[in-house]
Formats: sequence, structure tokens, C-alpha cells
Amino acid sequence: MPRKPNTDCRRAEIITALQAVIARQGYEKASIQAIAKEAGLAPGLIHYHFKNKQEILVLLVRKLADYGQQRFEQIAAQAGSPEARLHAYLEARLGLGEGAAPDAVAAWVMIGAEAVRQKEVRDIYQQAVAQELLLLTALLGECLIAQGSDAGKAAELAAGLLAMMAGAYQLSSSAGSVMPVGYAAHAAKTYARLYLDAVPTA
Amino acid sequence: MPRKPNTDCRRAEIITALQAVIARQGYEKASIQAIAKEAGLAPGLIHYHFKNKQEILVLLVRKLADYGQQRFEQIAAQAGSPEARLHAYLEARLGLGEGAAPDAVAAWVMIGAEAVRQKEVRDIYQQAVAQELLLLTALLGECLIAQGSDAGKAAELAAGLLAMMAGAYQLSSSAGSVMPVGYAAHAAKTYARLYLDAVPTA
Amino acid sequence: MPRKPNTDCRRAEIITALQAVIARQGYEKASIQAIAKEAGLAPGLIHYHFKNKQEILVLLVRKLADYGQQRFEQIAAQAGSPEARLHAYLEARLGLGEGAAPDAVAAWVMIGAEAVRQKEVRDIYQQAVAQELLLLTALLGECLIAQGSDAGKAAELAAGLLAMMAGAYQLSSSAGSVMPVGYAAHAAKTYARLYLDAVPTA
Amino acid sequence: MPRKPNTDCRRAEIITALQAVIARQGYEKASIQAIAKEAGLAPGLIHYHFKNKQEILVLLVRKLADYGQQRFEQIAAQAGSPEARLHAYLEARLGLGEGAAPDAVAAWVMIGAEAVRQKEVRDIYQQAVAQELLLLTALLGECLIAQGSDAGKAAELAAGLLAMMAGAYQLSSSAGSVMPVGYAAHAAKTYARLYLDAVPTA
DNA sequence: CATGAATGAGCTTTCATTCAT
DNA sequence: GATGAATGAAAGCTCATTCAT
Repeated sequence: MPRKPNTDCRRAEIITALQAVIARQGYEKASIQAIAKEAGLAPGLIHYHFKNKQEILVLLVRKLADYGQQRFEQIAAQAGSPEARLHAYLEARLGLGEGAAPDAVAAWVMIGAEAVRQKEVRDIYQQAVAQELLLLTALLGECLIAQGSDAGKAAELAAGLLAMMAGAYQLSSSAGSVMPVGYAAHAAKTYARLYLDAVPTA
Repeated sequence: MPRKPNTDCRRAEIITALQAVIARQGYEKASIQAIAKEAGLAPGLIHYHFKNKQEILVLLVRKLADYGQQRFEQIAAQAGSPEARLHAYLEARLGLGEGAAPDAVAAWVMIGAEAVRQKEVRDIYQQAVAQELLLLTALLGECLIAQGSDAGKAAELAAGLLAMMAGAYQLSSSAGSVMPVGYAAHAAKTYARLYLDAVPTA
Repeated sequence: MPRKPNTDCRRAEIITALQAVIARQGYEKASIQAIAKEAGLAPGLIHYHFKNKQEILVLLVRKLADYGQQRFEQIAAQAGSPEARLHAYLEARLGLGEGAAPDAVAAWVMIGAEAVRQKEVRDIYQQAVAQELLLLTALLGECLIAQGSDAGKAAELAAGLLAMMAGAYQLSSSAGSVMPVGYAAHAAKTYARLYLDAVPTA
Repeated sequence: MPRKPNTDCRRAEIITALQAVIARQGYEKASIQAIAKEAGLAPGLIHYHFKNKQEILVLLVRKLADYGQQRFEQIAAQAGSPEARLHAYLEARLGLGEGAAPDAVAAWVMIGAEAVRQKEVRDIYQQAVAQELLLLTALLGECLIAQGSDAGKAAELAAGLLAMMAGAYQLSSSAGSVMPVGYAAHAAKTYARLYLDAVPTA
């Protein structure tokens, strides 16, 4: 009587545990022991399910990147004007950045640092950034078209907004107490609004 | 004939070496061996000049924070309109962020991640962020007053700009190749310009 | 099939190994390598079973103190006169001090030196000394009462005997060859006998 | 104009500094840096005056042993009865052991532990112990002869008294607070008095 | 699948000793 | 004589990884 395989769920548990530990400790200090403890598993089991620590990290990066992507798809699927979608997007990203899922945000910040030194992480991280940039550009492009403007300026604004988002994540994790409360979503919306308004209609 | 102390210069060398290594490897992977090699010194000498690794980090954080502060003071000392000073400031910060001193920028990004997990680093980091926020707020306040507006909105804009700057640093270090070239300084100036223009004159 | 834990026995082995090494080398020179070698284990395993070296020491001190306590209880449980118990006690302590368990004696001497500089060791050591003093005082008190004297003088004699015992341990470990053979148990018994006889009966 | 050599006084300063540090820290933890700091000298100077750390230790052991010897000679030089000399001796040794020169006593205790593991130290330590034993035996022999008894029993009593003294030193350094105040000199005198009285006159 | 003991490399840190000045 | 920088070998400790059970 073979056991029912539970590999998939164990793997997910372990990845989630790494997310929690990495958010507190960073990747280097996220020891296998600590991950196992967080997941409530025996240390030896980690290497049964994963070849090595790096593999868990890679899958966590993918998971977090996909999570953002899914959120966008939900938003995109929503009915409503381009501008409504943009607001929903920024709210989803930056409302979250300020307390909603500090775990995921801090983990993402740590991964950003890890991306500086590990090519494998950097590749996935850059892919996620590029994708996000594309999505945001598309979203802004729709807004511009909806107001009868040329969509060409969307890329520039998207880059600025993405930087603002990345910075808001970083600062909320490391210096949240010295920043104004809840500034980020509002600042991003204002920036977008002013910028879009400034693009001349065709 | 007593030997002439050279501690100050050695300490500076070691701090600079840590900056270089931390920019490539992060703090955890910046081993004493690696720092010593970077500085061209024997490993044991590091601990002759510093109590421990943490002390070097703390001094590096201070040095980088002071560096930014000094740059601002140079700018502030320059003659010119508030707006000219603002532009000079953003150029100094973000021109730098895009290639001028990648070493310092990457080190600062790594330190931001370290700040998430180490209280001692976090405290200094937050102090630096708070200081930067004050400077930027003051700078923007002058701009608003110069155009006959109320300075009250300066803090909000300052927070948004600071986030954009932090994000630009982060992305330039970890995903520079997927971002548009030289977007950051321009995006920040545009954001500031549009925002300031939108504040009604008294 | 979970693996059966063997931590308790491994810990005991390691503590015993420390006792052997400390008896030869003292605590500072009892390196983890040396302890591991003595126990026939890999060095890394020591820190799997113990948080740090200090923890092993503390447990060794406790073990040795308890060992003395148990010996006393065996003696106290024996039938016989107070004086017989006293003789058995001194024989147990000082016969031991002169060859019976040189390992434990030398380790105890080294621990006494360590107690001078480490508060944590000192606390346990003092507790053991205080306990021994109480036991000896009680034992002597019974002797005095048995001969119809006041038990008040017991404390003074107990202190003197304890010092003689501690000194005999010290000298047997560091200068055994220059002391008369087997003097200690006899000297202690003589001291006790003369002292007790000198206390007036009520 | 040649400098006046101050080697002898420097060496004495360094030896005294080792005594102070060893009393607090033990020999292993008495680093050259710590000794130099205690003596108010530059670290490099230590090895100018001494071949190595061991040499300082050896000289300290000699110094402490000689110190005891000198004290005895002063006593021996005093006029008075053998018994008066014995009392003066015990007072000198054990009054000292209970607070008068805790520095020297603690250092001696540490050296006793070091003697267990270092042959070179052990040799000097044993020599000092043997010498002390001889002195004490002689002193007690005089007392016995003065009372018309045979001096043969002196050695046995001397050994017991020496152990009591060594133990009093050990306990005053490591567990002074749990022992009765000032017990040692009195206990030793009582022990000697009772023992001497019990030896039959010829 | 699961457990937890075991291994050994690598880290930070301490320190006796040497040596240029 | 004197200074203090410099060296390199060890120490304690952490940890990814392996493996017997």
C-alpha cells in the first residue's frame, strides 16, 4: 500500500517557510535548520524535497514574481476603465507594500539584494522586473489612448513608477517608521495622474 | 624611535575595501578574508584595527550617509534659485545612481537589506533616511515658497521622491539592464516639476 | 522510519571526555578538537549536541558536584555510629583524593581555578562548596551530640576540614610526588578526632 | 650618552602586571596585550624584555615562592619561642590568605592549576611546596623539641597544615563568600596546638 | 517519506610573536 | 629602549549537506 505522495504540498510549505525566514534574516542567515523549524519539519527532510538551498530560493523568487503577475491578471480581468485598473493596480501593489503582506515585501527586498550577487537569482529577478515594466507600460498606454494621447510616453512613466514602488518596498522594510504613514499609494497615484494629464492629446 | 601610527589611514582603507566587497557580495559574504584581500592586507590585521566586522560595517554606513550629506551641502552652498538647487540635488543623487559611483550605490542597497535584520544598522540607516527626508523637504519647501505657494505639501512630495530614489538605486544594482537608460534623474525632475506646478499659489 | 535519538548518551560521553581533557589540560586548553578526539567523535558533532563549550563545562561541574553528594548519601545510609560515618566520609573523599579517581580530582581542581574567573562556574562551584560544608557540619554535629557535647563548634571544624580536603586535592594533582604518601585521610581523621575530643562534654 | 638601563625595573613591572592579570583571568587569558596594558607599556616591549610569555610566568612563580620564603626568614629572625614563631608563620600565611594580598593568593591558585599541565611550572611549584614543607617541618620540630617530645611527628603535621593552607587559598579565591569569616588562621593554630599537645613527651 | 545524527569546510575572532621605525 | 603595526596559526562556532535507521 504505497503512501500518498505529499511532495508538492511539502515543497510549498518549505518555500513558504523560507519566505518567512528570509524576511527576518536574509538568505545567508536562513539556515536549513531555521527553515525546517519554521516549517515544523525535520532538517533532513528539506534535502529530501530539494536538491539544495539555492533551489528553494529560486522557487521562492518565482512564486513571488508569479504572485504579482496573478494579482495583475485579476485586476486586468475586472471590468472598468483603464484608469480604474491603474488605480487598482497601484493600490494592490503599494497598499500591500505598507503593511498588508510585510512578509512577502521584506522577502522581496532581501531577494533584490541577493540578486545583486547571484546571477541565477538576478536572472529571475530581472525577468520579473521586465515583466512588471511591460504590464505597467501596457496599463499606462491604455490610459493614454483612452484620453486620446499617444502611448509613447508610457514607458518613461512606467519606469519612474516602478522605481517608486521598489523604493517604497525597501523603505517600508528598513525604515518604515521614519516615512510618512501611507504615503506610497497616494504618491504614486498623484505622480501618474499629473504625468498623464501633462501628455498632450493628439 | 616610536613607530608612527597609521591606524587612521588603514581604517579608511579597510572601510573602503568593505564597501567594494559588500557591493559585490553583500555583508554576510564579505568575509574578513575577502576584505583583507581587497585591501591587500593580512587577514589578522583587520582585527587589529577594528574590534569586529560589525564595527567596520557601522563606520561604512556612517561614511556613506555622510557622503550624501556633504554632497548636499556643496549643492546648498552654490548660488542659484531653489529650483536650480533641486535639480542639482537630483542630478547628484540619481546621476550618481546610474553609473557614476556604482560601488557606493550597490553597497548602499546591500546595507538597506542588512538594515532589515540588524537593529544597529537599521538605526543608522533610518537616521540617514530621516535626514535625507528633511533635506529634501526643505529644498522643496523653498521651491514652493519661491513660487508663492504654501510649503506644507513639501513633505508628501519629498517622501515620494525619496522612494523613487531608493528604488532607482535598488533597480540599477540588481536589474540595471532591463530599465530604460538614464530614466531616473529625468523621471524625478518631471515628477517634482509637475507636482510643484500643481500646488496652487497663495 | 525515524532514527532513534542518542543525544543523552552522546552528551554524557562528551562530558566525560571534557573531564578527562580538563584534568590534563585545564579548561582553556581543552579545545573542542581535543574533546572530540578524546571522545572519538567528529569535532562538529560537539556543537550539534551542545550550544557551546561553556555548556559542557557547566554540566561537568554539576556532574562532579552531584557525584560527591551521592557518595555522601550512600555513606549516610549506612548503619553505624556518627563517628563511623565521619570516617567513611573522610575515607571516601580523601582516599579518592589520593589515587582512586585522579581524573575527577584533577578536573575538580581545574574547575576551582576556572571558578576564580568565570562567574557562572563560580556560582555552581560555590553552591557545591556550601553544600559540602553543610553536610560536613551535620556529620560533625552528630558526633558532638553523640559524645554529649554542644554541636555549636561543628561549623568551625567543618571549615577547617573542608580546606584541608580542598588543599589535598590541589596538592595531589600538582605536587603529589613531594607530599608524604597517603597523608591526607590520616591527617584529616586525626584533626577531627583531636578537635572533637577537645570539646567539653556538657 | 648611553641611556641608563632600566631593564631590571621593567622586568619587575611586567612580572607584577602578570600577577595582577593572572589573578583575574588565569594564565591562558592573560594575553600579552592585557599584561602590557596592566603595566602601562607598549605590547612590543614585553618581548623585548622577555623571550616569551612562559618566561614571565616562570619568574612570577619564582617571585611568589621567594616571597613566602622571605616572610619565613623574617619570622625566623624574630626572637621568641618556637611556638611564637609558628603562630607568626601561620598568621603571616593565612591572615594573608583571607584578604591581605588577594592578588598574590589568587595568582598562586592559578599557578597551582597551571602546574597540573605544564611540567616547567610544576617543577618550580613542587620545589616551592617541598621547601615550604621543610620549613614547616623544621618549625614544628622545634616546637616538639621545646616541649621535650620527639620531632619525628613533625612531618605528618606539616603535611596536614600545608594542605589546609593550600585549600584555604583555593577556597578564599573561588568561594570566599560561603566560608566562615577568618576561619583559616584559627583553624590551623588549633590543629597545630592540639596535635602538638597530643605528642607524648619523652 | 521521515528522522535526526554526523561530517567537514568555512567563518569570525584572539593572540604570541616579529619587526620596521 | 620603545612603539605599534603586521603576521599567521589556532580557537569556537555555524551550517549545507549526507546518510543510517
